[in-house]
Amino acid sequence: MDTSKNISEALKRAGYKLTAPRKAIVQVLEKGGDHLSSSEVLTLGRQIYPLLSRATVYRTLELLTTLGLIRPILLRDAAQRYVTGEGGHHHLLCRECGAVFEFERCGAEQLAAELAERFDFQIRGHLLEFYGICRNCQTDD
Amino acid sequence: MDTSKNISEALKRAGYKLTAPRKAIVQVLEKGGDHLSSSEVLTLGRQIYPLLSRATVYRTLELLTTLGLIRPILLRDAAQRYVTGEGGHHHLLCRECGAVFEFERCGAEQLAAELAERFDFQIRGHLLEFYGICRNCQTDD
DNA sequence: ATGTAATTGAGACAAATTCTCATTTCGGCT
DNA sequence: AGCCGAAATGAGAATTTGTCTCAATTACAT
Ligand SMILES: [Zn+2]
Ligand SMILES: [Zn+2]
Ligand SMILES: [Zn+2]
Ligand SMILES: [Zn+2]
Repeated sequence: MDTSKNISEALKRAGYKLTAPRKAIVQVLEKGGDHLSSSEVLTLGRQIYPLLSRATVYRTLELLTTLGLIRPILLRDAAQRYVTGEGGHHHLLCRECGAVFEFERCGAEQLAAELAERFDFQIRGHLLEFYGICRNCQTDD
Repeated sequence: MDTSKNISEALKRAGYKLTAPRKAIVQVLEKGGDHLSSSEVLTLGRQIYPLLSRATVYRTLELLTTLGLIRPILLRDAAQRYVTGEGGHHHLLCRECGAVFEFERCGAEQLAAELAERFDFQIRGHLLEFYGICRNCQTDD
């Protein structure tokens, strides 16, 4: 598991420069929690490093994604959002109101192992999302 | 399971008009396969119904999503993409090259039932994506 | 055939993302 | 400590994606 503070180190380990803009972005991702959009990262990042440019945010988020240090997820709005960490991430997503519920265990380990062998694929993380109707939206049709 | 041709019927059954633009869009989704983006649906749809407007594509994709006849997924690029069907959808996604592999079985039924009860949530479908490095990208680092 | 509410197209608008390029910065190497 | 080259950045233009408005059209029940 690559948690929290390891993002910066993983960046350096992979041979990328540890610049001030990148540090700010990483710090935002670490403290800011999950489900941040690009523009939220930009806004929060500028509180740390005011010069921070939008292009740099996009470039860095893409880099971190390619390195597997963060992962894009799909919520209700148009913006791409990201979560940190390498393990699994799990949602219940209401298709009516967009509410998001999280759960922890999903038991995909065995399936992951099977698929890794079958496709010769190194699995680093996963996203499991269930779609449907939440408690509230079931009543007020 | 709501497969192929049933999309039109499900639309009618739900009380929506079966218009020419909608027919074109449904036809594109049925024949065009999965992972189509909004703009791809627009381009392909205009080959069937040239007047087709972008707004109508967005409106129809949203409608079909709300009805659970299609579902948005997240691939490598910025655009929202859609798949058809109600059940589960399963990917292996290479974080290097963006390659997508599909698999069929995932055994999430039991988990779905547990979550449905625990959260009082009506589950209609799910997306399971594994992220990692595909066979090709393991070699040419 | 008629009436009516649902649907549409067109384009303005807004938001999200990508691109370009001149300038700056990191980090290895004296 | 200072130099260098490659990597990274900022600024803003350009593009792409998604939303909204409204007058005109259309499906469908009657
Ligand atoms: Zn989450
Ligand atoms: Zn499944
Ligand atoms: Zn797929
Ligand atoms: Zn690959």
